[in-house]
Amino acid sequence: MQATQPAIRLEPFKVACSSCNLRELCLPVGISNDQLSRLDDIVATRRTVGRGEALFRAGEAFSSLYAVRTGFFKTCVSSEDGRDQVTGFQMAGELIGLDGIGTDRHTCDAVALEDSQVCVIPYHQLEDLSRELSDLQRHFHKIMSREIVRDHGVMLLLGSMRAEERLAAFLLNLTQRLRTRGFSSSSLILRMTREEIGSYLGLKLETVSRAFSRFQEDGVLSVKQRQIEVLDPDALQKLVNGSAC
Amino acid sequence: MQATQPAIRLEPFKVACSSCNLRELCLPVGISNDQLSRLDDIVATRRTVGRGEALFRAGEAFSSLYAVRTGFFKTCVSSEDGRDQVTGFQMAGELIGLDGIGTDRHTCDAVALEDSQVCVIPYHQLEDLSRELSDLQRHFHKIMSREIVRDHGVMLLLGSMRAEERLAAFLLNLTQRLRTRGFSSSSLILRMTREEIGSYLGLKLETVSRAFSRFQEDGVLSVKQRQIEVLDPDALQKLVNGSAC
DNA sequence: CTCGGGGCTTGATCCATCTCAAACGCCCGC
DNA sequence: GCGGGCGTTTGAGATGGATCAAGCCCCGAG
Repeated sequence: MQATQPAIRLEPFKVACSSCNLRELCLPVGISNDQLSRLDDIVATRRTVGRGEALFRAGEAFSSLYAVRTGFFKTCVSSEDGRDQVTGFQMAGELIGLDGIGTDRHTCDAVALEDSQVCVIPYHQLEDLSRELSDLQRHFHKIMSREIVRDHGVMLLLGSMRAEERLAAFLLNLTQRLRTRGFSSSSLILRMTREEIGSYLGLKLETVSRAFSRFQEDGVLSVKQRQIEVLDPDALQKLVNGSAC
Repeated sequence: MQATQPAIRLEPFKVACSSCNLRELCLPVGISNDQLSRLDDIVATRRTVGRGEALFRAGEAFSSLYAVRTGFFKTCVSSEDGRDQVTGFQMAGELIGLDGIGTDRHTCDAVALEDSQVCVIPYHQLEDLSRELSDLQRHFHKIMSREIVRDHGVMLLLGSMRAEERLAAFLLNLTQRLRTRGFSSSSLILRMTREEIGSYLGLKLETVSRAFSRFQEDGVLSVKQRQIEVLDPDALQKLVNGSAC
């Protein structure tokens, strides 16, 4: 069970939330400039995680949260018998590691899908600081709450949607998050394999592949391996809204 | 879309976390006695919710969390097109309403499955107090984190288990929570319909019913409508662990 | 440039679960 | 005590997605 954990690369250069171009997405949202410098003090290091490497693994002691600075991650849980389930994909500005707070151990693996960099946020310092800065406290609670709401959305998807509806919902969610980050919402490059998408959506990779092919036949998408063009976003939206029933 | 909301019954009698027999399960876990009295001050009211009534509905303004004192609830989300998904069942000592923090509106319905009573915890007061009491802060964060972890477990179930495995996992989870509350872990009365179980597990009610029948044939359960006896908990555990594959 | 392998696509078949349908039983109100 | 209705059980048949299998594509290593 010994995970092959590559040497951890820490970068103790000064990084600053106050100058980060993700500050409107990340933990600092809604926090005034003078408070921001207090947050800067505790977010002192970055860590680089190469493609395929784990940021952390289930069972490891929990000490920090991580904010994705660049790159792309997946998180996945596995049961004793080896079933595993991708629980989410995280991109720039999103927070990873909230699962560890409850038991002081991580309960899932976080793996980089491309070379990535995260800001390390020592959790106990964040706790201390958020007792002083009510804006920070409030925003942190909102982040956790939204994670719960997001998870409920995934449950709805897994519990009641059909394969193509799931894929449509997944693609709309991705493009929407990319748009928030200033990227095109019609052209995207998938960072994950068909198998990882399938695991997230509760489908087998062949089913995911067939759904992509179907969308392409129907003129909804153009699919070239991992390069996706969304030609008809409304069609995706209609699928999700179930108007195809 | 006007939900038929019965008159809200508030009971401004003094209730006290410090004397509540759920205090080892609920929000006060790990909080010293003098701190507990501060919590008592903000948890000033209870609310009674009759069977079938909603504690809150998606879209309503969020102002308080609720701790179940007696009774049993379900929470469910629904998509625009009327699909809906039970996201959880809550029993005594469990907290409802965390979903509302993120957007200041509830995102799901919480409905009592039997006549129930909850403690009302005004959220902003809880925020204020948890800036003063680090034990309270810490425990509140743990509760939210555990909710996230629980949701991940449900995703694993929905994404990768078969019908009988899902039902086995569900029953084990229920009996385990009942045991924590001092009830028998082998004899239980389901508070929810087959359809609600099915919605939670991503199955149709007929499939749930068949799985119950199968468990009965196999001598794993005795099923008389909603009265369940667990005859062979190990068999359930083996199913969940996938040894039947 | 060539080779090798992981990732992807596509086809054929199978099977778990859904769907549709009928009947039963328990509870509650009259 | 009786009737009605919701919740449940059970059966038969339909089907969406899984499984098994083959071949292709693309990219990186040598």
